[in-house]
Amino acid sequence: MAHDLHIIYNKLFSRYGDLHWWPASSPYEVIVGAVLTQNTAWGNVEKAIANFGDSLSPEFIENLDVDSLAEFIRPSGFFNQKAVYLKEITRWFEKYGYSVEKVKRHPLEKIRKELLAVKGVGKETADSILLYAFDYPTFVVDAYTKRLFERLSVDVKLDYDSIKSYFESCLEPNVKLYNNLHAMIVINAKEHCRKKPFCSGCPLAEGCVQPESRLKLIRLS
DNA sequence: CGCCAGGGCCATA
DNA sequence: TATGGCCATGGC
Repeated sequence: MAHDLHIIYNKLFSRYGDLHWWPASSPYEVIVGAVLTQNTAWGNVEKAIANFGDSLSPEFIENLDVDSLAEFIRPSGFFNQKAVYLKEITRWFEKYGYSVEKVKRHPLEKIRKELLAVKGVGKETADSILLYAFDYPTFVVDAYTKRLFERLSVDVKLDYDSIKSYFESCLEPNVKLYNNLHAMIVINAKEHCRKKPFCSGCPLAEGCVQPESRLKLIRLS
């Protein structure tokens, strides 16, 4: 295979270093952001979250009707669906008294199954919440990760579970490690591995099979 | 202007 | 199980 995950990590780390990242100021805000960013630019999520001012809390959202909630989150797009989703995930959190510590008393797989049973929470959203809100060592696979692996020609099937398993079989189950690697992938995908690739200065350019050169390879075969 | 963004649900076959 | 339509705003 063209790239080994440890090599990818080292190249990214040399460039980006320790990011310890998710743009939110509380675990509940992570949960909200994870839902609002579904197929949505982060800038729009920020606008939506800013609409709450200082009053973003599970209690506040519980006490809003869905239509009012939808107005708060309008800038994030898909606001009618997402309003329902936020009510649902908040209802789930309520079972634990909105307590991060109470959630963390339970094993990863139990909480993951519960999250996946919530309407509006798929694998990526569940894993984002697990890793970034509750510090469970579970790897988050997003569109950036898939695109990066496709371009790097990593020898893995590009479905969610295959990529996730690949990461978790190569790396120690360490929260900071998963957090930082995912963060570096996101940054790199925004700066270089965009939909329209900007490969100049990309730390992963060496050995990367770019779309342009891939087309040439297909033509030759 | 059109394209795109850190998905997920649901109906259909 | 796998594909396609649908949801919607704001930046570029």
